[in-house]
Amino acid sequence: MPELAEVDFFRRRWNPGLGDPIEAVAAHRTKRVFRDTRVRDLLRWLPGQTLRTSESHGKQMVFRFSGGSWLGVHLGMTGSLRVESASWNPQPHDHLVLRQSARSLVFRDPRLFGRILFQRAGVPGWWTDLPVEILSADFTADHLCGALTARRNAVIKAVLLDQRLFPGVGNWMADEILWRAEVHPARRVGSLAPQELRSIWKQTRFVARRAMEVIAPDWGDLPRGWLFHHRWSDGGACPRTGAALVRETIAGRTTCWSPGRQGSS
DNA sequence: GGAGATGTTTCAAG
DNA sequence: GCTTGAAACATCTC
Repeated sequence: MPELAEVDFFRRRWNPGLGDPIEAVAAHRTKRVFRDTRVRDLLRWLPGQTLRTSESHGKQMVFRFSGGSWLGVHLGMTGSLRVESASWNPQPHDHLVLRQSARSLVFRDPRLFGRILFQRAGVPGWWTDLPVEILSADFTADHLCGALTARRNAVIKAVLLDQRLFPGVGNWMADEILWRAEVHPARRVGSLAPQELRSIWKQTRFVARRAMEVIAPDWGDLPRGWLFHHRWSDGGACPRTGAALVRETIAGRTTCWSPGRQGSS
């Protein structure tokens, strides 16, 4: 489910817990979300530490604690974060619950594609080794074009889903960007004109910025004119041209585009 | 019951 | 070496 702005929305949901100590931790320790984690360390070291800060970077989140610990959360396809009462009885998919005196911070993930990371002290490699964020000043058109030269034979839709190049972009954002840039999703990167590359860069920034403004604070509704509202089911019409939208698998993912507007591959 | 799903990783094949 | 495609992960919804 979650892409850039949805991830940040879920990060903020644990905000009520900032400044309060963790009193206990409950984990479904055999679940796949802990495949890269020593659950024993997490259970041993987190209690007693105060939740200090949280940040998101693309689809990755990190929560930092007073004792120097780092908790990483990736939501995968179906992960979510929420707050429940202090006495919350974890449901079958609530794989990690951080208990505070006034509430429980809950991580849920039915499909288990998500991932929990934990490091007791010191900046973890998974948090330092991160690509340039889309909304940072360093994500310039030149930066993007430079990164794309190594991928000139790849299909643009696949490249937009590459988290090293477009951190936070997922399936709906990729389709939204290409629809706005008027580029067919199956185009090879090397076939794109400089102005098309620039348009993809510009629309990437636009979609990311607007999504962060609308979705991250309270899961608000994007404007009706966005492809987002029309791409999910068969029979949708392009909000700009009125033509029937096409849905097809490209780069292994369901892809929606507006024929005519987005040319051909 | 079957298909498909807003993700990532891995492996085989071209 | 690069790219693609499929499979795997596990569950829910349409």
